[in-house]
Amino acid sequence: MVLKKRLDYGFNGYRVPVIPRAPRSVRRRGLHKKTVEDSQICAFELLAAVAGKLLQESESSASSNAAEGKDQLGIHNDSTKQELLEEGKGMRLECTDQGSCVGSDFVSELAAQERNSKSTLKHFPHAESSSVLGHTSVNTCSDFLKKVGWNVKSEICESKNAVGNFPGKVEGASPDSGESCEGNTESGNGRLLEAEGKQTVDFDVANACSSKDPMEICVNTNTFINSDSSVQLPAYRDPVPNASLPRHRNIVKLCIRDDDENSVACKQRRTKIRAFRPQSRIGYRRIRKLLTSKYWKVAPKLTDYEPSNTNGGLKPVYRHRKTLYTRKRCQDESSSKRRKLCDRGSIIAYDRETSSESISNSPGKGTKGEKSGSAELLHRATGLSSSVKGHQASFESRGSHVKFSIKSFRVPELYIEVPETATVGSLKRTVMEAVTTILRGGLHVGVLLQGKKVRDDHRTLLQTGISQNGNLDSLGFTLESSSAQASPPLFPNGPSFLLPCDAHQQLTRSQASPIMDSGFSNASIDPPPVTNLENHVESCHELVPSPTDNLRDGTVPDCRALVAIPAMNVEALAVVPMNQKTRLSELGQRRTRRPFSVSEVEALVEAVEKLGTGRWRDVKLRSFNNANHRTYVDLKDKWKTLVHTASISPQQRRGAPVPQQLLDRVLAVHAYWSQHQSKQHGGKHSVEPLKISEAQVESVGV
DNA sequence: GTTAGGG
DNA sequence: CCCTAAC
Repeated sequence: MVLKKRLDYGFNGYRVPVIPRAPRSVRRRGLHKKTVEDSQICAFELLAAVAGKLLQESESSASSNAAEGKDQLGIHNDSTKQELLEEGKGMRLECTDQGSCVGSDFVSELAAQERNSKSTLKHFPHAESSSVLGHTSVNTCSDFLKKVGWNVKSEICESKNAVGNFPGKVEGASPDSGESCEGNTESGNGRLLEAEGKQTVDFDVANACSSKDPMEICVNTNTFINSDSSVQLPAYRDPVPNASLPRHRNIVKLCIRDDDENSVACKQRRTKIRAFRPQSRIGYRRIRKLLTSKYWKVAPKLTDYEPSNTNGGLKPVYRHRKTLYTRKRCQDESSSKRRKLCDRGSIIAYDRETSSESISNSPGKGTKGEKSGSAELLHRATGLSSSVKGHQASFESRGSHVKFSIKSFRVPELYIEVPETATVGSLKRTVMEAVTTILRGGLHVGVLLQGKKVRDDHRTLLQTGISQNGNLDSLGFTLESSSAQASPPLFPNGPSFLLPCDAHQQLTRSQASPIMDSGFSNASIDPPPVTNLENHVESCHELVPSPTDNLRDGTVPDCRALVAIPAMNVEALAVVPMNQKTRLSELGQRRTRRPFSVSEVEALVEAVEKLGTGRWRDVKLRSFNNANHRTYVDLKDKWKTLVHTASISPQQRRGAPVPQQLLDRVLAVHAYWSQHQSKQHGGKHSVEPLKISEAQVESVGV
């Protein structure tokens, strides 16, 4: 049983991750990369830890020996506690050092689940924010929830176990509280048992973690188990790992998912994940290696996480001001390289609080300013009682704060295939691997405003306009998995494992016939009329029944073979509906392909003849002003391809043939402007329009 | 927001 | 087409 993540990636995806193009990216990426990796690891570890717990739980229940499992996981209550106690300092530092914040975010997402919260509340109705760090988790949770006004209703898939009391499987997590936010693992077991019948087993772990600070999203390792988030992974047969498990007809499919929809940030932050590393580390490693790609990088830079407070307050290190991320995967086209995941989580900003100062006064404008600003935000958001940290108080009074409540983050469901003859141990490993695989990529949180991605992490909310009430509605968050790729070795056919969003296809592990082709060719993906483009894209997510749903319903396709799981249902994740545009843009849907017609090419050539290259905007305005789907970048790209096309032999050309005559013009124009450096001429018309004759072309040389 | 290029 | 670095 091999787990694999679906990649967005197309065939091209296999390029070597590491090497970016030299010049441009060197600086940034280099930095990034490292950071990312760390983050990834963190996230991964967290996941692994969770998975491990789950597994253990299930196992332990089976064996009726819970304790053992814990030990294996390496999670000790004591240690955990200690960490918690030390959180004040430790947390931040850790985050900073490791850059694990990302992971945390992820966790938090998981953690926050409505269902869980509910249960949490139940137990800790009166939690106080001021509570000692040690038990914070619980208290905080409830408190936070209350404040936020989330729905705390918790649903647990398996109602039986879960809701009533949480056994607190994750004892390590919240030792003091005695009850942890976490959901019970037991349910998982039950499910497992049931699984046979259904073939799907759901492990629900409910974790409720809360954090006062909305902004902060650190993950509490302890809480990990949470589950609202369901992790979905396509299960692939594991070529390597379990030799002992041959393919069997009878395979038990396990689905690990979290149903909870709401997640609360965890106040307590993180425990060290490392300690918890799953047993499956080896396998995990292998996978990880395979999966690693440059795309894995975690979005946030360490710098982002820079501690706002040096003093080591409780403040979270969380710097992504804008967001929370979860990730999802979705595929667009077979050819697409993109790794963005379709999954998104959305956060809603529910309230805005203004302090004495007006928003406009918010502290940060420059980089530094910004930081401070963010710090404030965090601070407030954190809500950790300011009382606790005196130094922070100063911040509090000043700025406006925007509260964000994250309604739901869901972890994709995880599906794994296990032969009935598989041992519990193998099951555990499998689950662990799956989880690990998923998590290890780390998560990226993207912020969308008005459907547009807000990429500048250094801008303040104020600057970005997110703080404006009017904009809250249009604010969205996306989660992207940094691990998008599959390992070539496992899947020689690489692309084959990708599946279209709406296709539920089964793959058999060995053959990996290129499903992509069929899948991508899927009509639904094809370009709709221009006007409907967006809708069309949307269809991918909305119209198509989400795999998840199907799975739940039992309508799921047979998962025995290699199972490819479609993208998660985005809708479910989004708390606040974003308008279609927003969603589309944010989802990162690839635009439908619209080959240039001959007439368009002609228009382009003509425009370039007149304007020269390097003035794509003008070209656009001049000849494609009415073609909304053709951006100047598109025109530039098209020109690029035209030049290339014209340079190769007709036999090598692909796609709709372009009249040779036009290609000749392209070549001539290109040669001409290459020499004349259109840009240098300045004004649009300063340069003589190209009038090249063949002779000229020759002289210019191509 | 544009350009220019790599992917 | 996408994504980004640089402007």
